[in-house]
Amino acid sequence: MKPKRLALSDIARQLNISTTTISFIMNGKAEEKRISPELKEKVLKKIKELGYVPNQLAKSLRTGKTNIIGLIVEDISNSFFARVAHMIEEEVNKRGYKIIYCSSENSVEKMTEVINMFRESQVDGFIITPTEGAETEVNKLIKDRAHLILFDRYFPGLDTNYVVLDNSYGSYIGVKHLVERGYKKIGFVTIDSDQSQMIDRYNGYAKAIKEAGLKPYVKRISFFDEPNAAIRKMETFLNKKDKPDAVFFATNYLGIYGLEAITNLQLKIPDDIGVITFDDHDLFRLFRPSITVIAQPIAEMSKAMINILLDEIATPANALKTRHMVLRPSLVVRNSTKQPC
Amino acid sequence: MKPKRLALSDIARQLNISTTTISFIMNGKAEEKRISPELKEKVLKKIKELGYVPNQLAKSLRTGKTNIIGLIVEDISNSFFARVAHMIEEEVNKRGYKIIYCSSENSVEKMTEVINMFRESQVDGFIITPTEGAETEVNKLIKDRAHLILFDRYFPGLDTNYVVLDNSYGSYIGVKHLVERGYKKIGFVTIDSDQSQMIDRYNGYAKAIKEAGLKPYVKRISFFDEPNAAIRKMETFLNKKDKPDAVFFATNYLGIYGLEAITNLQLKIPDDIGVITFDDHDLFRLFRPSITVIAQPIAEMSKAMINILLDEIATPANALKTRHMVLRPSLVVRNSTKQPC
DNA sequence: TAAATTTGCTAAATCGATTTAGTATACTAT
DNA sequence: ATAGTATACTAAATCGATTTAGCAAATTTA
Repeated sequence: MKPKRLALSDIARQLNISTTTISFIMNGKAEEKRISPELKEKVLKKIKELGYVPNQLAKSLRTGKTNIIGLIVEDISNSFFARVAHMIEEEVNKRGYKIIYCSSENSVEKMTEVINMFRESQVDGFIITPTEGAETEVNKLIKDRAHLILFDRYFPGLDTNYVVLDNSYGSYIGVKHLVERGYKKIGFVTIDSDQSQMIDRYNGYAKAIKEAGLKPYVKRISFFDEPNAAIRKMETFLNKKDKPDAVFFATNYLGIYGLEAITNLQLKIPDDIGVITFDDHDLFRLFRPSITVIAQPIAEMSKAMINILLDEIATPANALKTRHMVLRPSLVVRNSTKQPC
Repeated sequence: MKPKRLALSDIARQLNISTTTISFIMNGKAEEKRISPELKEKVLKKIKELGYVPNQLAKSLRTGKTNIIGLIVEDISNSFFARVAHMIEEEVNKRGYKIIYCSSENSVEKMTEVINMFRESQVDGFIITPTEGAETEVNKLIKDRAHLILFDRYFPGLDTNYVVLDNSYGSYIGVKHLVERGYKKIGFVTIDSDQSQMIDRYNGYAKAIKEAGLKPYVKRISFFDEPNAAIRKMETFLNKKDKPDAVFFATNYLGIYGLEAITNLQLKIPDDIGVITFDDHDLFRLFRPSITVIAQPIAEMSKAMINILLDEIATPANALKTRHMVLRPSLVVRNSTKQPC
């Protein structure tokens, strides 16, 4: 926008009135501030005629409110986060806020950088899927009384708002389902991470395995592995001497790589190998045989987050007690496990 | 952030110097402005000690630069747009910008709203996948000399920057491939839209069909149809009396619905029906048989967009001539068509 | 030794809105 | 006639940075 932008003062000058009056009118305070209906009409007409667009920066600087929520997800191109982002955006727009977002790529440095960028931008609140090691940064936000909510994972040691899944329950019912369908050597493919959600998913697996009196088969992949490397590792895991007869993938992208590995090895689902994965995805629904998944209630989670966060922004007193929400995933049974005996 | 935020003036007061000095130091102009190294050190130390975070709003208000790019995509949860968004974000971050985004959901009203929101936010530039009927809004942006680039589709009547795919070429090579593989009744499933990319995709199809002396079979679905309704319509199309023996889906989501329809009808790919779809996707790679696609060069497109846009922002004189880029997609042959005779 | 230049820093205007604390006029009540 | 109140508006401070123009002291030059 090159030509010097139209400001409130320009309109004021043209109409020979004060900016105060126009500001009152634009903010719907015409009645309250006893602006005559005629002047109001005149001003509104002029504004429309000139195509005046208020400067949100000046507004925000003065009022201290930006109506922007900073969203930090692990990776916007991951279908799970993309869908959550979409729901969040929808909810937030309805309530007059906008979203500024960044992907953390699971790197603390990137995360620190992004948080600082967001603080400088004076966002009204933060929605964060924290990376490992981000406690310090998140703690700084708490100390500065920023409004924030963690999502997907949280820090047990920090008193923050959060909305997460009952991850342990999720893998528990998944593995239990595999047990019921007669699998005996149930593998667990996860990423090498101490993030709360991954620990919980492992715990659910371990619990179900223990209850069934089975032996655990666990394979950890690095989040930073290239897809091909990850697929190779899974092929090895699924093809070694004492190999599993079923496998539970702890995330959607592990599931996707896993299907590729299984296809490469020409293993038949569900007879050679039973499969369940965390998170739903078009692929899992349409793959043949279709893949049984642990589905997260994305809409519900997103709404809950926004409710908690926006309520806290609107009523800062409510920030005194943090709110926690743990939602249950559901088992969507498809055809990737043997039929019940 | 409840407790009154630390401002430059607070630091100035504490050190008993002027804000000017601190501003110079923070902006790396210490040498240029001949600030003594000792004072510089003292200031930097204080800033670190107090954890001062500059207020970007005030900065932007004064300088007229926000370093924010407004991104409007059709739907962030669509894998194509999510991947583009991810690439754009990466490119833009490297160069000191951030992204504020919204999905248009293919609605002009939403789009108008979002554009206005972005203008109020004083974004430095716009990246837009325009909806049908958004010419007026885009034109307003041009008149106000906003920096913008259209993407995925464009308005032939408007002189704007754009980066798009050679869509016509894409469907042409796709359909030609089906012809070469011996299909005679090649269907085209598209959305009911006059957006440039959809028209071009249709044109490529029509050209290839004509060259091959075949009869066209076209089915248009509404963008606003619910998934199930869309799938029903496709089932009808693929199952009517004079039904196609191959089908080209004009977008990734049509392809996804299409696979569902084909599966429901228990048609065998590639013998009962040959399949090609626009856009790559995990599903198309892993579906069995794997699906041949027309793949867009996402990384290249994203980089091109950012280059053009940021260059124009940096050197507004370059805005005098708009830049257009048309990239060629590639045919990724998989197993969803009959083997060559 | 005086003039010119350099050094090291600052006062104050500015960006564009909101908001507080008025003011001037007209009307009403006593 | 006078005080009180309602009406219809506005002046100026403010948010927190950047930036222009300039000042006083120290140093160099002629």
